[in-house]
Amino acid sequence: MVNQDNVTSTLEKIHIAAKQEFLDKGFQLASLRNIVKSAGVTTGAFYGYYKSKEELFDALVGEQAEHVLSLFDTTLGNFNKLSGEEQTRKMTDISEDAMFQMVNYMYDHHDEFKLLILCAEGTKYVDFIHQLVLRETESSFAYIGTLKQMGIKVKPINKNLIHIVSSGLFTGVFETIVHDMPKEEAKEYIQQLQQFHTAGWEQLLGVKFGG
Amino acid sequence: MVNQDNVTSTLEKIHIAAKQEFLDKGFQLASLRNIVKSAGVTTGAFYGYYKSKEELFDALVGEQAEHVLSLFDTTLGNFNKLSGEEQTRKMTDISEDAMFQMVNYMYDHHDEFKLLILCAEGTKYVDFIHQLVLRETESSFAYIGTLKQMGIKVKPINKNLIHIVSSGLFTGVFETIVHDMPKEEAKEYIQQLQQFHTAGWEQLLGVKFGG
Amino acid sequence: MVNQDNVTSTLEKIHIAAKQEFLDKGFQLASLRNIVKSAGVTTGAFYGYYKSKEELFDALVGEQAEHVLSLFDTTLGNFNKLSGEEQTRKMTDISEDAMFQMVNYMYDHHDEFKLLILCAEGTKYVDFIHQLVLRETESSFAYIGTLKQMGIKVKPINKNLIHIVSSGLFTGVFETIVHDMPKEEAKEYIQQLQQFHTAGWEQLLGVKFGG
Amino acid sequence: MVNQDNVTSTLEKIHIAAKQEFLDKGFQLASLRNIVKSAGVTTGAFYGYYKSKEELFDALVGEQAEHVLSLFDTTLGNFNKLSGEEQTRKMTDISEDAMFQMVNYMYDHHDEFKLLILCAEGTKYVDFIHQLVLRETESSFAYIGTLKQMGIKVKPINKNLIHIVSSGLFTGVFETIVHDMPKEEAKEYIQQLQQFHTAGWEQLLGVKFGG
DNA sequence: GATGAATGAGCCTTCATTCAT
DNA sequence: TATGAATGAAGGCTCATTCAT
Repeated sequence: MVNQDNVTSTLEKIHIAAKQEFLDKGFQLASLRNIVKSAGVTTGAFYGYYKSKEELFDALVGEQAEHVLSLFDTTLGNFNKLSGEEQTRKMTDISEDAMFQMVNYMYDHHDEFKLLILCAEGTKYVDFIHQLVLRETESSFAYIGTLKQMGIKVKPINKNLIHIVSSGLFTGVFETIVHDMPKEEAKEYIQQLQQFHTAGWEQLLGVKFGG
Repeated sequence: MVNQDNVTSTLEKIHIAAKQEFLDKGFQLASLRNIVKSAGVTTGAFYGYYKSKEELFDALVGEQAEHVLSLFDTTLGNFNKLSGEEQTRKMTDISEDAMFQMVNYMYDHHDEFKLLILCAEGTKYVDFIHQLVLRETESSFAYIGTLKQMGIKVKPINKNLIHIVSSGLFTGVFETIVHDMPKEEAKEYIQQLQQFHTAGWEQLLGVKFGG
Repeated sequence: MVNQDNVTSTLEKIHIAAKQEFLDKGFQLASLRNIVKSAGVTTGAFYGYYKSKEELFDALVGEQAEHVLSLFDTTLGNFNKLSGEEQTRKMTDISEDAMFQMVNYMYDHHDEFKLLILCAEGTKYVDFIHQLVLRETESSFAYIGTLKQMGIKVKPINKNLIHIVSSGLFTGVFETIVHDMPKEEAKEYIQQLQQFHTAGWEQLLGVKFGG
Repeated sequence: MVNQDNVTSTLEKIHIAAKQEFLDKGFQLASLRNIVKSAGVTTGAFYGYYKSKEELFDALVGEQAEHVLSLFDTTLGNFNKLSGEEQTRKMTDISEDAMFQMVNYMYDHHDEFKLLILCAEGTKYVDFIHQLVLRETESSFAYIGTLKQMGIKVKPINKNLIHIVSSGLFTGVFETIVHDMPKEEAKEYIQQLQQFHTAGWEQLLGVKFGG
């Protein structure tokens, strides 16, 4: 039978109700009983689909988290394959492009990212932002090493500082989701945030990018 | 009776045990029964001092949160009293000084700030960082207005962007606490982070500070 | 269609999986869902064959339980048809023969008897051993009456004692199954256990059998 | 305040209700909710006394199980300290005395032993009887070794057979509890059961005890 | 025969808080 | 101040069984 408009499957009903409950109370305080009640479904029905509350949360956000993480992995992987010269030349473009892709994807899965960023305490996704930060930190650190090898004079910089700055970047980016900023607005701001960061890095490293 | 070395008051014992439990499990998952048990105290005794688990958390971190918030309020209040010229001239110094004071205070109350930043889900302090960000945002926004009134050409900038950037700044600053960075290291990094931000702002606004 | 080697019928799959689950967890803790899952079959399919978990257990062990019980009924029935003299003369042989048959049968259905003896809590078979004991008790009691009627001087003996002794006998016999003793070893031990019991009875009754 | 007749403490009420529930349904099927409901008490109250259903069962029977096991340990320990001659001379008396003590104790804690023997599936006490059997088996085996060392000709006997016979003995003894046999009757039967076993052993070993 | 989603009562346990002493 | 037994709602989860397809 075709799934018509007036038909909502048990699983869909669970997903809708769960999303709401998790957004309202966060993972830990969300009540499975509430979820199934809102969904108009029984507990038994729920456990036919998922083994636990955690698995349900996972089903709601896992794919999206994975997507973004691997988007960064891919981008950074490709970046690392470039020569030092190419890296320096394309750096801004590449990083803006990756961020652009992420933001588009994020806004196509707005609720899921709100869950990831605000409601994941108690799940394995608590440190989602931190995982992005780690990737960014590693990559930036490596790039600075490359600059040095290329003979470019760079002020010494510590991994901890990169970490701190990267945390700031990503937290800032995700503010657009947290505060329900409209997509186009968000994209503009994030681009500006990146310019902001580029300027910051130039100042910190004492170099000029993209020139 | 004087509180001697080998004597620990009921309240102190509760505080010590509570701090540990909150740090370990976060506010929501912390168990009051565990706390009083670790403290070697009874639930009844506890409720002689506090009306609820939330009030206990409040007692542990409220003063510190308040202190930092009002530190910013005072700083910003004083800043707003200055003339536009003075603001521009002293801005960097004032903001670095405020941050310096905050970091010093934070490291004197390291555990409390860890509680505020990492363990406050479920309390009114969840948005502690956000409250700082709001203050910073308002102040920065006002300052830009002042610049314009002074006839200084400033690229148009939106409050939302300021918010995003400020979120990044404070999250970055508190990373030092989250990752147990030693105090002196932290101060150095935060100073660099501020330079980073100053450069970013100059780029965003198209002006040069402190020159 | 002929049931070929590479085909296992739904029912067989259920039986195999059920046997394992019951042996592992006992009847009460066994999970029907686990059974059908291990069997690669659905609950619906299961309920096409059996009305309940209990009925399934029954299907696994019922025939075997029945077989042993009727083996004893037949043996005892035949024994009771004999004259007192014949009873006394053949008693040892008959009882050893019955036990011999039972042990052979038991070892041909080893798992089933393990289920009956160790995993039947919660089913009507909990008292399987007890039912054997009751038969043995009744029969022994009748035989002693016969001896008296034959004018043989027998120390007075109470049905309760017979019950106690018989319980010991059967529990001992089934230890061979419980502890996975190899068949031939078991037969030897059970024979010795019977000699042990014969000696015990002679002492208790003050008579000498088979002499 | 003195605990008067019309006053029953929460703990007592729990114990009484629990005993009944465990006897009715066995440990696994016993429902804690039923227990506290029968006791007229709340679940919370229960968990103030015990950490789990298992701990409750333990509280009801643990001491009694321990008592009987250590009674046997003590008896066997003392027996092993005797010379071979003394062992042979006193064996019957000692073993009858230990059994006598056990039976007395058992009947002073009738319900508890019923729990231990019939209702302990799912607890660490499932193998209570088996533990007694192991002790008896070890001791008997050692004694037979002693006999050989003393130069007494003993038919070879295997530990497995001793185990089987001992299982029979203890199961028989506990039948008195299982079937609510009156105490004095039980003592008499058990004494006869022991004579029965003595005769059995003499036959099996080809020796004469106590002569 | 077989499917497998759904039922809904039931499980053991933990929680913050109260209150008579 | 302090005790600590008691509350009772709520938690996540499992169960044997049913039934429309």
